[in-house]
Amino acid sequence: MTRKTAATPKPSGKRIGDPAPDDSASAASDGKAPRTPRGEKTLRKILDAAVAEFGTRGFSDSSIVGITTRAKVALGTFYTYFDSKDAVFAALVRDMSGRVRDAVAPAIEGASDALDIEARALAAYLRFVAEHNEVYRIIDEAEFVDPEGFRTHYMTTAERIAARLSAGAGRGELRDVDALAGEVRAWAVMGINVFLGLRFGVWGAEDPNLVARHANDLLRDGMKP
Amino acid sequence: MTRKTAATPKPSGKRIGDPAPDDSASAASDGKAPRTPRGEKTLRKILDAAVAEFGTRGFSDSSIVGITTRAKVALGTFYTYFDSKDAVFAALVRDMSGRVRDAVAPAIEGASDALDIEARALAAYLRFVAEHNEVYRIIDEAEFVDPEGFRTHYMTTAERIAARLSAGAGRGELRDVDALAGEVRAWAVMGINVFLGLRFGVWGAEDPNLVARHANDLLRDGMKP
DNA sequence: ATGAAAGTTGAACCAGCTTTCAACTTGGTT
DNA sequence: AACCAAGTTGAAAGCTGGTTCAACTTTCAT
Repeated sequence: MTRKTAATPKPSGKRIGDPAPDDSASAASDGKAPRTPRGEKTLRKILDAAVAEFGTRGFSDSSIVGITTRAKVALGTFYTYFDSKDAVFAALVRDMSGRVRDAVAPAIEGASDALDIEARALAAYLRFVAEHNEVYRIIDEAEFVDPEGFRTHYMTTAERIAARLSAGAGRGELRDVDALAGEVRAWAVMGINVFLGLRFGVWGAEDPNLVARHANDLLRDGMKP
Repeated sequence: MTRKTAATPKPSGKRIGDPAPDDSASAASDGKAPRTPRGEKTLRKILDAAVAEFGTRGFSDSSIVGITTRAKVALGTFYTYFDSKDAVFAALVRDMSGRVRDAVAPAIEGASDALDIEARALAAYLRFVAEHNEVYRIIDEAEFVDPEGFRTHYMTTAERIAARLSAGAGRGELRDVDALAGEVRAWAVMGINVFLGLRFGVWGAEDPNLVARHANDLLRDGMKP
């Protein structure tokens, strides 16, 4: 949280090649984006090491030394790219959130209808969390370490689901409902996915397609006889 | 995790009134249960303070000093009843898990059928989390601080839901399904409840009964047109 | 070739924390 | 009124681990 004066962005004329290359793209803290290929490579090493460290040890048992040791760089190098332990974690949360999205997106292509989309999305999500345990833990722990990022992740995910469902309703494939019910639906679907991911992806392994089919039956017809 | 030798239970003859009154009932660590009304009162003060501390600051930002200050007892008193910071937290998780169960149980009495039971359970849960924000955070954070307790909480909760659903199926009020589908259903219902609790209980306030009704529509009829 | 910017290094500092402990107080029993 | 187990106290030990910094190395544009 302490920002030293030396880190001032230097608002004078542009220096290297590009006028404003880094900013939004880089995962580093403000004003700490790498400016050379070497720096970029180091940043990536630190990021990967951080995923491993936080993913296996959890936030509070993780240490900067642990991260830099894994990354095979010196302790101080960490602070070339990040302001604090919290800052890497926040960067990771943003990154992981994107990875989940990118893992699910391609899976829903070629689906026949709205319910098929949800079935494929869930199956893809289950496969993803089974493979990437760490991602799951990092996003979960964000609730306490980076509440902002946590909230953003679930809010945007819910909006994405809501958009899918309402598009399906527009095509007449789902019952149409009002705004609140739409949001309830989206959060319900998300809750189902996350908890089935915990139970059948992280804690135990069950055929993702089978689990997804059962969940989809519920989504399609409910539980009435 | 470090257990000092001085903490030996003193296996000599019983002292006060009862032969074995405490053990399972008390939230204190092994061999540290209070033996007098005075001690019981102090333990309760510490427990309440711990809920407040962990609930507002999260586990790692919480401190024993913070707890004992809130409880208005000296620092050392904490260790009269608990072995460590982790130990209080674990005790709290067990306690909270029970409180959630006890808040929901009475609400489902007098329900007309299986789906009505789920609607009432969800509404009660939403009211409870809206009221007891801290409880929610403590159980969630247990995933990292007390994985054992976390797992137990969700496993037993899922079993309780599964039992309700399968009883409903036995009465012919719900479609009957095989074991895996039954577990999927239970975890799906639990996921819905938890996420709607997060969205509409903790993050924003919406009429619990209305939210529960929308969720129940989904559970009853699915999303098909 | 050279100079300056970018990146790297790790010892040392230090704040904040948990946990211990020996002296002290309380209150019920005899 | 004296005893003693139970409970309370808070100073201080001891650690862990985040953060700083000044010296050093690498890179690269000119």
